[in-house]
Amino acid sequence: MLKRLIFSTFGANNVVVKKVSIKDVAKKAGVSIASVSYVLNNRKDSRISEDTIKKVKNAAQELNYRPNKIAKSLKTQRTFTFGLLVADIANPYFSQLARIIEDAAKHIGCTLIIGSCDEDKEKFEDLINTFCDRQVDGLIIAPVANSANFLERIQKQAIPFVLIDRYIPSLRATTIGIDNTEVTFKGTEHLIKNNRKKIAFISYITDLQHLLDREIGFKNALKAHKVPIKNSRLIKVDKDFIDRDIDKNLKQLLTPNPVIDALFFSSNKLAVAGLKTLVKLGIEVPEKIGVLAFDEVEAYKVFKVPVSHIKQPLYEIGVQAVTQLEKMIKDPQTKFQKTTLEASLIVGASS
Amino acid sequence: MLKRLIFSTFGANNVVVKKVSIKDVAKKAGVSIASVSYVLNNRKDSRISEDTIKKVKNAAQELNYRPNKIAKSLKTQRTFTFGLLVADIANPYFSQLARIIEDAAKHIGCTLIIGSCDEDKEKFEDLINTFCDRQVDGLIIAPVANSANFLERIQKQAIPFVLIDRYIPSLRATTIGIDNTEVTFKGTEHLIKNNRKKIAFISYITDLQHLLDREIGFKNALKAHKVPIKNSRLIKVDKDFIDRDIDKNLKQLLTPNPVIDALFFSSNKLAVAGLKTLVKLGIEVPEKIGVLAFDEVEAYKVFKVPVSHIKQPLYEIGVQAVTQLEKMIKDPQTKFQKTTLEASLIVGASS
DNA sequence: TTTAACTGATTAAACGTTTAAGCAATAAGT
DNA sequence: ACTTATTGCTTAAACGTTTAATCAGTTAAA
Repeated sequence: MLKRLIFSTFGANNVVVKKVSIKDVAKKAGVSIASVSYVLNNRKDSRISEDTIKKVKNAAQELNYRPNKIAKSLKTQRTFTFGLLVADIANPYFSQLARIIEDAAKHIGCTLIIGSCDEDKEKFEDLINTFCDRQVDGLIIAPVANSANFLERIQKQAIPFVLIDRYIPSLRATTIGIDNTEVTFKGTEHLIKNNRKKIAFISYITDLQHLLDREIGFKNALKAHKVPIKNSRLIKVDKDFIDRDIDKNLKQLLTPNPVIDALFFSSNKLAVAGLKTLVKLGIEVPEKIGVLAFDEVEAYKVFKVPVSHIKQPLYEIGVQAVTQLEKMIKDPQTKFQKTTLEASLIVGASS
Repeated sequence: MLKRLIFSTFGANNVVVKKVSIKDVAKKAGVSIASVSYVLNNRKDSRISEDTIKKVKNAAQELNYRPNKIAKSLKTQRTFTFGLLVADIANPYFSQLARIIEDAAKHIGCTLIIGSCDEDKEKFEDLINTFCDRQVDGLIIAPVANSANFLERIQKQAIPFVLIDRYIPSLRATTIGIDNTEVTFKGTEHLIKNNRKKIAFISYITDLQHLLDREIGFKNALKAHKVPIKNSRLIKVDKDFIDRDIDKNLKQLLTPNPVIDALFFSSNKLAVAGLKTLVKLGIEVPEKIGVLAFDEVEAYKVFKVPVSHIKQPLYEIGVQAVTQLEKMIKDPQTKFQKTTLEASLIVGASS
């Protein structure tokens, strides 16, 4: 065992033991490194005596040997690492999802690398490249707008990935998500049935299809119920200035007297910004204005009345993502698959 | 839950293209692999002709060569990867911090692996072991209770780490955090000065020193202002049953008539649970009860009045963690250091 | 008794890099 | 003209694993 003395500032013991490798274990056990490898990976297909097994295990234990996964990965061409790419890990939607995916990945022996790209195409591509350079076994991606070409290149490099949250119409790829059009339709219908017909729909200026779908679902519901669609009630805000835009628009719609009777927020961040403004303006919910929001964040429960919202099946999305990715890795011939999960309308007291 | 499956005709990769390696580039450029390595790492210390440089760069470009970081890591013994270990990445406190750390790490060319341990010692040790097996260059850790011994072992293995959020009194280690005692003192004093003297302090049943410090700060402030300390106002909840315990205790303290005039929540999760209960019970804030909370989450802004809270300097914590870790990696002789950053009291309208 | 089969181990090549050392060829110094 | 430097490149050894191939014994079969 090689020991080297360093001037450690850590604690009392300044003798640092060089990392023990398979070679050290072999020497200690008095066998070849191959034998050590066979034993420690307990490969039933190889022939090793009970005696050797014992010697190796003892040596490994005594030396506190831990296999170097980097070396293992280089040889086996598997890193047991997934890359998770989201818009922003600080957004509760993604951090909750990340947690679920982390657990599901750990469950099958894999580790997660996480990256946030802020909906920026360049950061998006950079991060995916970084993940690939690190030889991740697969990727779980919430794709940004206009990433079809780039993702096609990744497909050609035979790196398996699954798309979550968003999808790309032009891309044949395994995708997991909800039916945004349908659930927004359902939500809108709920408002209409509660006799709210002057609904403002708050969304982003965006190219992301799943968000455009929500708008479509909203319009479809109005049409289906013969409620006229007014452009002045289709609010689109700049994602980089949510608070400012929401503030301005809500003030316009709600003061001095509301010209609408409901607000439908198409994302959690929009909703939180909107709720803040509603509190500030002192608008009575649900008396004056009904509120329906997307996703599920703790703020909805702290608002003066529990906020009605559309809840995505985060757990299923995360587990499906990992499961399907694993399948693609194990069998590269796996067919592409689009999985649509059911989102649910949670009716609080705000609508 | 599973709604509909659409199968595509073709699998992901019918033709598997082998990854291009440095060898391929060398062959294409008509030079040795050493030359390729020297060029691509543009090492000024080595001698290479302009001609070779051009040939190599062209070849690399044409083949779309990307160096295999796993192989590089094995050789250089550096992975440019940090492990971040938190209690729960889905907790906004940690996810915001993770985002900041991710960015700071990327800024110096490093990638993050994130793990959540749920305050569980076994998961904690497992995850750190996993990180070490993957040869991370360093760790950023929010340590769980009673992890001193384990962390000492890690120190002996010469894996640099910095502690965030929490600290371990018995451990000599680089630590970044706030002065919990002091800022809780300040917060309590703020309540007292606003003539609230019957304060309930909501905390966890815990061994975590930083949380115990908050309780100490609270008591110190009461003493300093000659307010009697009542045990019935020191509420300790089970972290696994926050909603249940908060509900029960607040009901007891607040109904039918409040026996207290303020609530001080010692964490964001406790506060959110508490706010929910306050809404449910219809308690008037700040008229009947003052509220002060720890940390900063969006829910505080959506409550009927903006919640006064103690804001930690997340950005500084994250940046310091990465900066100091980098220093420790570059120079293993770096002395350990305890950094205390300033938390601020944000006065809303709830207190 | 000879050969074949089996058993339990070892040797060595490979994974894709980096980098010290070596080797020609040319330039410079005396 | 002869040594010495310098330049530009290559060779080959490592990093810590896995694993195919091989080898020496032993046992079973002929």
